[in-house]
Amino acid sequence: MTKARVTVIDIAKAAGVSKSTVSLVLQGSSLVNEATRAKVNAVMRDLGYVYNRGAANLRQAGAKSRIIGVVVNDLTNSFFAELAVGVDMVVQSAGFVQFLSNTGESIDRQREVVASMREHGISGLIVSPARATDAADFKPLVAAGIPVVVVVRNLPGAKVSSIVSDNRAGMVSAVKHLAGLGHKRIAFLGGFPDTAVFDDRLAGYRNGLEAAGLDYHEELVISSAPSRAGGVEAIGKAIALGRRPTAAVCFNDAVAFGVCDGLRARRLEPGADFAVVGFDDVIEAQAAVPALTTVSVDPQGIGRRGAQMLLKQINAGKAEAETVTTAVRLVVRESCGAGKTAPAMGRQERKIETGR
Amino acid sequence: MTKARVTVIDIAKAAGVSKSTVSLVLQGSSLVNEATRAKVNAVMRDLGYVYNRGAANLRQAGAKSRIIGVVVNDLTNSFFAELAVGVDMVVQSAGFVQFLSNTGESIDRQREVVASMREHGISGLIVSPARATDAADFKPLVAAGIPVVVVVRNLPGAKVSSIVSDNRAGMVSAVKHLAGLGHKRIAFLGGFPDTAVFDDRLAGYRNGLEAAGLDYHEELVISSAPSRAGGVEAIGKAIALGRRPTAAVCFNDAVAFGVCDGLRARRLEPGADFAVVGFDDVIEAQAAVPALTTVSVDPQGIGRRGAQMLLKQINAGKAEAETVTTAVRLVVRESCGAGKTAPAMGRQERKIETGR
DNA sequence: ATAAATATTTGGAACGTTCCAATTATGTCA
DNA sequence: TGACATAATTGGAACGTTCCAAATATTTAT
Repeated sequence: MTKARVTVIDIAKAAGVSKSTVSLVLQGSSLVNEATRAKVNAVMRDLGYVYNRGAANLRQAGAKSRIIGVVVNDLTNSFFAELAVGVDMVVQSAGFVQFLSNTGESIDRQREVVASMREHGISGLIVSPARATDAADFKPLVAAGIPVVVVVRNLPGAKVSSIVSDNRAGMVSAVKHLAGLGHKRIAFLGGFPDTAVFDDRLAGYRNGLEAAGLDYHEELVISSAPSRAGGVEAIGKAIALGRRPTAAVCFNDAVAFGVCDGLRARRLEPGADFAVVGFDDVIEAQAAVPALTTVSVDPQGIGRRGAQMLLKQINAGKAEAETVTTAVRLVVRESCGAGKTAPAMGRQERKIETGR
Repeated sequence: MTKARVTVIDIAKAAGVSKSTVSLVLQGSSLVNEATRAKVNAVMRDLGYVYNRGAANLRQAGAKSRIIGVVVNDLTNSFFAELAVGVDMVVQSAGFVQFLSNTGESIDRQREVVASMREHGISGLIVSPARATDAADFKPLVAAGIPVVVVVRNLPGAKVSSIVSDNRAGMVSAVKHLAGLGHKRIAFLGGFPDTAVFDDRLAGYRNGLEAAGLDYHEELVISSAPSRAGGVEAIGKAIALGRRPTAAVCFNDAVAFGVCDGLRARRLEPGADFAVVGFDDVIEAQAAVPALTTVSVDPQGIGRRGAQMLLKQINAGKAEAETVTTAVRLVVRESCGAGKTAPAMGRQERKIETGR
């Protein structure tokens, strides 16, 4: 087990050139003679040289660490896992490396990991902020010239780029679809009212009602935790209503699954007795029974898009804050009562699952 | 937008001490006077100082980067996402940061990301190797004193620590359970025969048959890609057999889902007409219909365990290669025909899903 | 053959930190 | 008070790289 690190000086010595030349070779400079380059490369291979990015980075003083930080609030949720995969794809092929951390919705943890990433000299950050993140939290980063892209949830007031899905349009299409199926009383279930995403989706719900010529009834909006348990709770309240709804759009798929659970607990079959549509199209949505009608948002695409945006800013050297909202589409399956999927083989996989 | 970085020298100047003192404060040394420490800290806060780990790391020459690399072969698979979460948990609370990369089963990508991580000076690596990874691939790392822990898949011949689930025992219990249900012809479906994991699981299958007093029939072992599609293919072959099996243990959950698909395509209801059990207990397993009976391996636990192991080695400074196999347990649900779950509310969530 | 141009190589100095040995301040004991 | 121990501080040197200005080698044109 060799103890000493191999440095450019060792290489230089062994190849009979100066360290500067070795450095030039490292950077692929065209200044160096072809023969020298070959020899240096050979020696590097022989001695098992590994480049020390830390040292290089120190000298260059610029933000050329080639590390980009990714912070998500729940990696366990396949939505975010996919997002991370999307980011990794473009980041990797651009020769960057990704720092990935999970906050589990904890603001403190988020602060910690962001600080840590900063110490490590990330050249950019992609973050899906934890709930109730202060918009000012990322101020120091951008002030230091480190581009930040906020994804999935937007951060009103923060002067950073962001990329969110078109929550409003998604809800509009969901509501219109239900209305088209003949539903007159459509509830909006789940989600915490204090978030920007909630506001957007609720606005979409109202727009959708309007477009379908239906009235908005305040009692049909029932918020809850954006989780499966929250869904159970919300549908419970909805059913207890005097004039109960016959359909619901849900804040997200987790809520929708909970709503299905709650319906079954009351001997109602989702799809047949009550129409439910979700939002996100998480991976489980198509495999569930009944398969969930939901608004597909392509998290991997968001990840890719966000990463591209970030890289662009890194390369440009200046962080021009831009906001993009990505298209979204309703995928009709069974839970809204409209799907007529064949019982077997009919469902096709969106992507190949690789086992392990 | 301030251009210049704040360094310890700036702090020193502003606080009226020397850079050495500032450094001492940074390291929490007890040598420095309480008053001085307070002042320095105050100044650091005022000037918005951020520690430059790169520089520190350079000086210390040791592997104290506090970065640990994590490489998985399919982040999209919730199994690995959970694993990463487990790793992140312990790594984060130990004050480390995780580099996460996805190889998508590509050996080249794996080589690339590992090289890149090494350049960045990771202090340790946790890897779930891509298929057909050469055991020698990690030799240089351990030679350089960088501990490596291989998870999920083992790498025979590599002198690194590894942690895999008890594949054999898992299969034994699955087979015994099916035999206890009265099945006499139990197939083993899916998986590529050239992997160590396959061998282990197959061995468990044989042991299980033996323990149940059943004969082993070669034609009942049908390999295929370890994916949903592979499962469809395998069950097709199984059903075409002269004396067809009445139950199957599958290489993993993805295969099991495929087997269910294939059964339905032939108007057979999984659980009722044919018993199927999976392996892994991926997150979708309990939500599927029928809920999948499977062998639970707790990927998050493996992640945590692996991270602990790695940290131990990092701290010890020496990489004592150890191998641990983690316990596994059969969770009986509906797909084996034994489950009698109440139709509603009966299924309980293993964990709370947080929406977004 | 020589000047001018071009191609290639090269020693420092710097980046921001930590470590070491050495220095200065403070306290204690006789 | 002096001598000594102890507490606190400090100025370089080093880590492995890149950059710069300058030096040397090679061509080309005359």
